[in-house]
Amino acid sequence: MHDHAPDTRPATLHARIRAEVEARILSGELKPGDRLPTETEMMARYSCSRMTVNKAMASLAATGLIIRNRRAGTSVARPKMHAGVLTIPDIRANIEARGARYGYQAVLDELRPPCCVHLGSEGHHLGQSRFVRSIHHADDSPVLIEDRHIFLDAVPGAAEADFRTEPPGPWLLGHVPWTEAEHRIAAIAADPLTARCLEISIGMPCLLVERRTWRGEETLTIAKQVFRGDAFDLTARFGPSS
Amino acid sequence: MHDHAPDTRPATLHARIRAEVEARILSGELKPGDRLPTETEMMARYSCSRMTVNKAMASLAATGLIIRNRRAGTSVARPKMHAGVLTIPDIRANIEARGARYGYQAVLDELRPPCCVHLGSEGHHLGQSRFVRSIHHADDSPVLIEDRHIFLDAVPGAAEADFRTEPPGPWLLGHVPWTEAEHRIAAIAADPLTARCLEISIGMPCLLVERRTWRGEETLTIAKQVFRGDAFDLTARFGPSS
DNA sequence: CGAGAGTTTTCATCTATACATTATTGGTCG
DNA sequence: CGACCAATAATGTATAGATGAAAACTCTCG
Repeated sequence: MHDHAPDTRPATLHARIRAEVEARILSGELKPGDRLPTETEMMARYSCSRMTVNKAMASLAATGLIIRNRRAGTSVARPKMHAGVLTIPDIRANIEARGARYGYQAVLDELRPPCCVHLGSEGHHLGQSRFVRSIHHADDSPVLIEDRHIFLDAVPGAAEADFRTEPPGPWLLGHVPWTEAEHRIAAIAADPLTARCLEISIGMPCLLVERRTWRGEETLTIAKQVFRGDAFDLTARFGPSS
Repeated sequence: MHDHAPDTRPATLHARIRAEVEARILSGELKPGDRLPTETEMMARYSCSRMTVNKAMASLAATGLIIRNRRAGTSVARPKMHAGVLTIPDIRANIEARGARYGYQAVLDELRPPCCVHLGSEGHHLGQSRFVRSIHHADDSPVLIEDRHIFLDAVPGAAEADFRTEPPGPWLLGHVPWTEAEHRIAAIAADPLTARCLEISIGMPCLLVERRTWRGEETLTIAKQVFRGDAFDLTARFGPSS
């Protein structure tokens, strides 16, 4: 795979323009706040139509690299926040990627009556839910304990799903589209119950991931996952988001 | 905030089309795998040109909501992975958002000779770096200890920066554009040094964030941040990325 | 000299069209 | 009956032109 001519790879014109401008920004040649040429100028520069330039610039603007204003021209955005694409892979894939055998066991599966949670100032009503507590193993040693609520109003199909062999996470991913999710990641000490399930001593550090998923206004599921701190970590890779 | 007329807000046509299709997918009306109308059909449906439809659909495809294939048509993507935009806010902002007073103190600032790290199979050379160890406080109680290497080859301006009052993180954000970053998040037990710095007991759970940032092939900085587990957590919000 | 109105520049969007690309489909021929 | 090939239908890319909107500039008038 020896790339003989590694220059300007993207086949399409707007992708090439985009890549070139992006490179000039990321290399530091164009600093934050700098104004870059008008569409008409670039149109001459690349000898193409304005629509093509526009497509490239719109794409850069969509990723937040540049700021476009009518009349005021286009300028390089100042790097604001550390933001990017985080991918949280499946636990199963993660375990198997490390060469271990994945095991899953549901230890509790019951219906929970409707309840209210208090989020900040306003109470939020949540309907009847199916509650599944499961333990995930890597090579017979427990790695993760997961408490999951699935709200049956929002996900009616979940009432019939069989979670004895298939974890609810993947099932939900495959069956239910979601629009928003929120994660809270924290380090906690293992409480007695957790310690017993994960076969560690009380007080050992664990990684807590609380995940809440919505579709529109409706809460689909809430999951609390507690990982053995010494057996798991999350990695997030950031890039200029394609 | 009673939205009186909540219909199709986006002003521009392609944004309206996009929003409409997106809504139909997210509401569950269109399920994963379903095929949606061809561009020509939608062009008649919205009585606009195909380019406009194309723009809307291309945008949806870019966010991964739909899959487009030539000849085979467009279909709703099956929700693959939990991926989205993660925002890691500034520590300072985070602390001040909770009403606490932010404090910063550099406890070590020295030059480190070039070194090699071993990443997987290949060794990677890293040039001379400036090493800054700092402690961040919330209301006079230490919350975070940060070990940061800044590689002077890649960031020459860092040699003269004054990190006694300004933390290196924000300084870097404001001065250096980056192209890629990788984070590793884990729960660890406080070692003796960490425990002493954070004024907690040895073994208490802490949240570890290792962050490595590149520009192109060049490593800009490596940061190891250890947060008091009981005083800090990360939150990530996911959405259909605009 | 200053404020406001008008003009110009520049980006934003939409339309219509043309051609390229590619996977499916179906037909033909061995 | 199966393998290959051509027609076809869908998306992908690019062009040119028209229209609109908003901000900055300029000019005039008080």
